[in-house]
Amino acid sequence: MMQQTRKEEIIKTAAKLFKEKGYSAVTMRDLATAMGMKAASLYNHINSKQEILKIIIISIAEEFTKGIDVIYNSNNSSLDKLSQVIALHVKITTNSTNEMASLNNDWMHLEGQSDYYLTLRNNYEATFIKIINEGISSSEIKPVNPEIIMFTMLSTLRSLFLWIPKKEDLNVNELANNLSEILIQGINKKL
Amino acid sequence: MMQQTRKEEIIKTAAKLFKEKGYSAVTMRDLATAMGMKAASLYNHINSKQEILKIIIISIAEEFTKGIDVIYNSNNSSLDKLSQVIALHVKITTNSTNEMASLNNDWMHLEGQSDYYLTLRNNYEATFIKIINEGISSSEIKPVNPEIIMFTMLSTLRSLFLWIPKKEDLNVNELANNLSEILIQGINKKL
DNA sequence: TGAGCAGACTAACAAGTGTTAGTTTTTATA
DNA sequence: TATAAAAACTAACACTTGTTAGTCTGCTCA
Repeated sequence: MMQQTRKEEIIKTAAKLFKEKGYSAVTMRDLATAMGMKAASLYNHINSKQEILKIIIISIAEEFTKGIDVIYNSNNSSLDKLSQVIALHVKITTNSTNEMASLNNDWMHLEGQSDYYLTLRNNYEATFIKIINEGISSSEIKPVNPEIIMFTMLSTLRSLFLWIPKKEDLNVNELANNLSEILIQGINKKL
Repeated sequence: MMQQTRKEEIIKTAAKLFKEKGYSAVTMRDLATAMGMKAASLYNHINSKQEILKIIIISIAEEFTKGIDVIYNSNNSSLDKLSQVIALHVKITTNSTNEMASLNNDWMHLEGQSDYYLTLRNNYEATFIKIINEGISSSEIKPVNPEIIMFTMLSTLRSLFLWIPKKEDLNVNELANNLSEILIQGINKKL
């Protein structure tokens, strides 16, 4: 229905502004101006500034948790699972670049719900570590500290939102493949 | 002199608060409370909230620019230079964890000086890319898109501030070595 | 046509913002 | 111990914040 569409438009615009300046620095008047209306009018569609942030962050966080569970439960090798995790990040970030910025930078401003967010994130990281540990057990992955492996990969994947919008002619599959190559095989040519 | 010390204390405390909530969400009254004083008293030591942010960010950004220039101009192989860049990030982040958070998250709130910051950052990245390109030319580094290589490495290195404080018994050299191993050699055991 | 309603508006609020002015307290030294 | 500088304080400012109340406009459809 129409109301949903307008509300979604506000949320999309808010995500864009949040990406540029962060949740705290964006005022309801900024958001209203970007929408071509007055601040009070926003409240015909949304309940509060907090609600906007909550919708942006929680929906994406849940998408990640569901996605990694499917990957973890598949019958692929551990390295293939890691490649799929990389592809998952590339896909979600491509579709929701601005929202990813809020997820990364503004989750601590979720007033009542940062606990729920942190639960989702902890579950996600626990599954990620399980994939790595299984890969070490099966001798696919070098026996390096698995936390450092996860940190390296997640840092890159969580920063994609900064980088993807700069590449106008982005081939999503090619980017995912390049990242898999670099993160998994390294950059050393080893002549 | 005494004034300098007190000012530095305020800036250190501010960096800690900025890391937790971001520049915009930290009020001068928050900072004063953390310092055990009233907000107005802060102004005996600093000129403005902006000045605090500027001091935090610009000094570190200059440290990075100088550091990478020394590395670039040394007589090492390209892969060794990259390892030294990794070590540079680990060292600065270990010494200035909270300040690194501001550098990464709040540079866009530098009101008159974000241009200068961006110049420093662009210079830094240009030198980084030069190291990678020279490594590709000399067949040390795989001929992958150098921008993606830099993005992967810098994402990890710029996220160190999130990770280092969680490791209480951190061995700085060991961390730098592990990161070099993973980022340069990859994680594939290749049996 | 006219009733209803979604969605814009104006006006205003209470609380919170960075900062200044002026005053008092603390500290160090001669 | 008297003095002056450093550094804290109280009080207040002008402005911005998220949000509410009440009103007006224009579209939909019975």
